[in-house]
Amino acid sequence: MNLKGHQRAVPEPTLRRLPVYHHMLRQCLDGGMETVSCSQIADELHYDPTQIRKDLAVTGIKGRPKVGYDLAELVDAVETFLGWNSTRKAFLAGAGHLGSALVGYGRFNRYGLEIVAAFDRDPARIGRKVHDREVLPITKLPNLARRMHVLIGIITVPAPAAQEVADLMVQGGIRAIWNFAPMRIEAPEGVIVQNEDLYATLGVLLQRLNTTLREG
Amino acid sequence: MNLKGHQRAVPEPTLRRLPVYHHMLRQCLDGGMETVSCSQIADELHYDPTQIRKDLAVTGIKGRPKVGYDLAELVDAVETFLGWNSTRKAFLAGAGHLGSALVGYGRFNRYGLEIVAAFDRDPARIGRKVHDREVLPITKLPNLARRMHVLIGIITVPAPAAQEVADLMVQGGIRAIWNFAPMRIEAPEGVIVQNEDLYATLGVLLQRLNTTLREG
DNA sequence: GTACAATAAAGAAATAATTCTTCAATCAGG
DNA sequence: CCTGATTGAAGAATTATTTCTTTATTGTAC
Repeated sequence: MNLKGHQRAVPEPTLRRLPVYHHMLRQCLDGGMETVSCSQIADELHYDPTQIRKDLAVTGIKGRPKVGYDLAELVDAVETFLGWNSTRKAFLAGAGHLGSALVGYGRFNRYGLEIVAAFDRDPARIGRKVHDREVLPITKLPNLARRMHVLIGIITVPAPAAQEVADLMVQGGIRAIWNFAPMRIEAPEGVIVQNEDLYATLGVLLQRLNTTLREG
Repeated sequence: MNLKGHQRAVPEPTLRRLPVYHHMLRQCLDGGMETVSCSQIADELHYDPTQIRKDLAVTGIKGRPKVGYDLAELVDAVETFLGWNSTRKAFLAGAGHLGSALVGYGRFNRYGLEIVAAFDRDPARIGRKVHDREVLPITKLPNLARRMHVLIGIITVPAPAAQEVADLMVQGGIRAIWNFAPMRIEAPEGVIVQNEDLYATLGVLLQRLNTTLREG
C-alpha cells in the first residue's frame, strides 16, 4: 500500500523534524554563525546526530568533514525543500474561533502559506470581516478556487460538515487539505490530506499524564 | 532511550488513532447502533481491521466473535482510557490569536480539559477579558498552579519565550505541557511534553504538494 | 443438532524508522 | 608534510509498527 509513483517518499517523521531544525538554524544564523555541524545541532536539540544527518540529507545538502554545513546554504536548502521559499495561496473554510485565529496569525506568510480568503456557511458570519478579510459564502469556494488557482484548503469547520467542505474543495481543484476537524476525510487519489487533530494530541497528553500519575 | 518504568508504553500512533475511532463510534451510538465490529470500522475509516483490533485492545475491551464489540461499552472504554471521562484543569500562556481561540473553543471541556485561566507577559493584554476569563500576569502562574493543583499547561507564546514559560510551568508543579510553539522545549524527566507544531504540518503539506505537482 | 460463515485473538512476518558501526575525508597542530 | 581528532557518508543492526496468518469462538441457517 501507499505505493508512490517513482522515487521513495520522504518519511513523515523526517519531514516533521525539518521545521524544528530550521527554527534552530535560523537562530544560529541570526547569531552570526557561519557553519554548523550535526553534533552541534544534536547537543542543542538532544537528538541523535546520525538521525539529523540523515534528515538533512533529504534536502540534498552536502557537508564537509571537520567543518559541518554552510549555515546559510543549509537554511536555504531546508526552506526550498519544504516549499517555504515561495508562497502559495490558501482558502480557509470555517470562520469560527480557530479559523479566525489562523487567518489573523500572519506568521504563516513567511512559511509559504498565504490565507487569501475565509468561507463559512453561517449567514450570520458571511459578510463580516475577519482580520480585514471578508467572510464569503462557502458555496462560492469551488469557482473562486479555480479562478484564483488556489491549491490549498484549510478546514476549521465542525466535524459533521468537514467532508462536505472537503468535497467542495476538491471540486474547486484544490490539491492539498489541512484538516483541523477531528475526523478522517475522504479525498481522491492525488489530493493530499494532512490532519491537525487537536483531540488526538489531547488524548495522548491526558493518557500519558494519567499513566505517569498512576505509576510514578 | 525512552525506557519506561514498568509496563510497555502504548505506542503514540495507536493513541492518536483512538480519538478518530471515538469520534466515529460516537456517531454510530447516536445513530442507534448497539454493537460494532472491527470490519465495520475498517470499512468506514479505510483502515486495516487487525490494526483497529490491536488498537482497541489497549483499552482492555473484549469483543465477541460474530458480533463485535458492545458499542456503549467500547465508547466508554476509549473515553476512560484517554482520560476523557474526568476533567483536568489547565493554564494557558500566551493570549494572542491562537491562545484566545483555544480559550474560547469550549469543546475541550467534553474531552477532559478545562482551561481555567490565561496568562500573558504583555501589560497591554493583562487585565483584559478573553472569553470571560481575565488575562493574568505570567509571573503569577507558578504560585496559582500550585494552589489550584493545575497539572496541565498550554503554551501559545512566540518561540523565543516558550522555554521561559515552560520553566515557570514546571516550577508551578505542572506535569504535562501542550506546546504550540515551533520549537522543542526542555522539561525534567516526568514532565510530559506534547508538541502541536503547526509549522511541521505545514512543511509536510507543502513538501508533498510540491512533490506531487512536480511528479504527477 | 450440525455445518458454515463471520469474527476476535494471538502470534508471526514484513515493513518502516531509528540507532549503531565503520570508513573516508579534511582541517588543525606540530 | 605527517598525525590525530572530528566529522559526514553509507550501510548494518536494532527497534517499533503494521500487516498477514492461523486458530478458536460464536451465532445463523438448514
